[in-house]
Amino acid sequence: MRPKTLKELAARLDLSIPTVSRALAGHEQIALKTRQRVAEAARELGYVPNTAARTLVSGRSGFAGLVLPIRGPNLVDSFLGEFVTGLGEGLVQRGNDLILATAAEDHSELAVLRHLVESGRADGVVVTRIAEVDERIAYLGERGFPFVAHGRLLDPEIPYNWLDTDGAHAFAEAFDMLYALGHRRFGLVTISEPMTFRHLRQDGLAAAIARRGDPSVTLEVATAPRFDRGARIHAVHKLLSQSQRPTAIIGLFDELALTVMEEAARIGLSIPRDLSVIGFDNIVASAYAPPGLTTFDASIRQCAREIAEMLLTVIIEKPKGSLTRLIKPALVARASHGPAPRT
Amino acid sequence: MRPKTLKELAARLDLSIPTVSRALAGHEQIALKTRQRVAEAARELGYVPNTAARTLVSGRSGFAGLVLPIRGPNLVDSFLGEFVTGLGEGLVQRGNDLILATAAEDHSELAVLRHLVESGRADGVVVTRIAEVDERIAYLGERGFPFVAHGRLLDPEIPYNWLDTDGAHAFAEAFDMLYALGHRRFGLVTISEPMTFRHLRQDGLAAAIARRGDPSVTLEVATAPRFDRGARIHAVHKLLSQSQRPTAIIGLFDELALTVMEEAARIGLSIPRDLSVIGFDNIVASAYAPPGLTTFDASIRQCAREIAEMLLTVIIEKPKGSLTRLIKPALVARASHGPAPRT
DNA sequence: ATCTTCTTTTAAAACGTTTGCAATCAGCGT
DNA sequence: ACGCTGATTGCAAACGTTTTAAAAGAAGAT
Repeated sequence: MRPKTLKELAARLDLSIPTVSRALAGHEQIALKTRQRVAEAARELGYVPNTAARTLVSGRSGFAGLVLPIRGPNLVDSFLGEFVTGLGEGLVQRGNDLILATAAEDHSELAVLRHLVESGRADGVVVTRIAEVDERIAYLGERGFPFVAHGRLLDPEIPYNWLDTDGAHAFAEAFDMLYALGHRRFGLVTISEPMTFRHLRQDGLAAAIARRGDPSVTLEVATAPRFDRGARIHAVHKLLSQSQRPTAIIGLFDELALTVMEEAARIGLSIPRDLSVIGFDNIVASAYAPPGLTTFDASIRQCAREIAEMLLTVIIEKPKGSLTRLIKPALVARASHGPAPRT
Repeated sequence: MRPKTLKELAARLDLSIPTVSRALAGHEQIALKTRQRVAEAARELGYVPNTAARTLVSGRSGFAGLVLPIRGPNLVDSFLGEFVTGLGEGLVQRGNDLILATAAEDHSELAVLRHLVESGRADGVVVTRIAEVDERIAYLGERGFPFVAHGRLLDPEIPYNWLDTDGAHAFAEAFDMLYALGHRRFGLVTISEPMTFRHLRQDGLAAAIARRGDPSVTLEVATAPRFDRGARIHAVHKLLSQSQRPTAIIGLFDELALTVMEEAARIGLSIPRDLSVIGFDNIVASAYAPPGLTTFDASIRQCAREIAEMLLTVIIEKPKGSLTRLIKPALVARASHGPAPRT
């Protein structure tokens, strides 16, 4: 019979409960050979400590929480899928598990987050898709609850733990590359939702243009709601169908760039001959969409792993300052960009 | 100061701990006005019971687990995304939460499942994508651990709790409809992975053909690995490029049907004029892919919700027999099917 | 007033673990 | 043989809740 409790295991070993407990925890004060004897017995008999009891006394549940930000019809997009996977991997590596909470119809994302925090089910949480005015960060900060954010607020003065990909840098790099290829008329397809990353990336692009100081460079911005496919196509179409259309279009993220490629194909433009397109994220579909989207690899899964590690650090070590980490995304040059067409 | 424990709350109310505990649980034996008084104080002061302590004494953690079946590059596909969302919704409705466990490189899915079960972190688990020989079901059954499966084993004699969509019925319906439209040469695109649903659906199709008893009906089956896009396209291409190609192709699920549509478009076939295509699942992309894929709605999210409810029933009521539920998927007639072309 | 009955509240044990502190034991010097 | 030291081990309390069983209190009957 497999021992369900420390008591049973101790009885079998003819030791007291505290001794066995300490032996399993590897305390030096327990004789080495006792430790070995206990460890072996535990392994052999398949003893597994009771999580609830351990949580009760230690105050740590061994769980990290993530609230699924549900918006639009495609509930978990490819970004979130990779993100969740990476988080899980990073956590499990250090003996922690992931609670996934979903917002139901009658509970806002903040309400779900509150539940997660206040029920004590999680030791810390991860928030993603940072909004311009983000009530989750405000709430968590105020409460002093351990968390790590994927993404930055616009105000760099507010202290909190975050990891972000340097979209500004990538968009500047995209511009410089396209400029070098002769492009002067640029387009940017962005979203209307108040997420901070749209500003960071767009500002990076604008800064690069300003740095260049070439007055012949133009930038036209098309905006559409993130999850309204119709509106997205419409916005892209408008951008493409004008007489003086851009010769290079940058999508705020891959899905938008892919829409540009689809729409361009539909109206008979050849990529990259007539139009260069660049995205951001390097989602799986980008490799397959003909002719292959040039984009920046945000290595979402790897970032999520690091976020998991950061969170565990925050939970365990409670560092004074803020942990921050800015990842440089790498250019993935595929076939959707090329020299500007002759006028 | 918000009371963190029952003791503090009881002290403030000048009541004993058990009274407050029972009052919050709504026991009849506590005077109604006491119950109200306690409830109000708890709400006002923001008291939240400690989950660990409750788990310790009740033996229930309030968690259900799901092991992410990771395969292929697109880690969480649209099916899983919807599934997870539905599960979360169904659970949270009754005060439970979802643990999402991911298999790391060095841990098989079964190992992760074991961890989940044996650590006592979950009261029950959900397994999906049932394999022909499914070690997870064997393990859980043998251990007597509460679980509900999404999908069936091939042997209907093995007792366990499941919910499934009636793929056999749907595929028969698809055949009957296409037959009525004049189609006689059929194709089926399927996968090589040993999942049970491929048999259930294919057998349903074969049974419908047999029932019809028309010797002029032919069925050609193309098989490719689930996650090898190249092989998939190759298999589809082979099916389409022969002289006597099928006039109607059924995809084992939408993604395969979409591949058929893409490939057909690529080699210049017009859908539905030259070729009818039908899928299964009704994933979001199916509505957008031109000209709109005719498919069966498996209402994954709704199913996942029901699975959550079934699991809670199994956990709480421990029913003797097996809970089973077979959902009839509804035909979603879009524009990818039509009359058979004239020979 | 006393006994009974019913309602309402409380005391105490239990869940399985960790941890501060005390107890035991062996070995050693004297 | 005695006390001392240092290495091991065990006792008891604690974590916050639920639950069994019993106590206290109130109301009604005699």
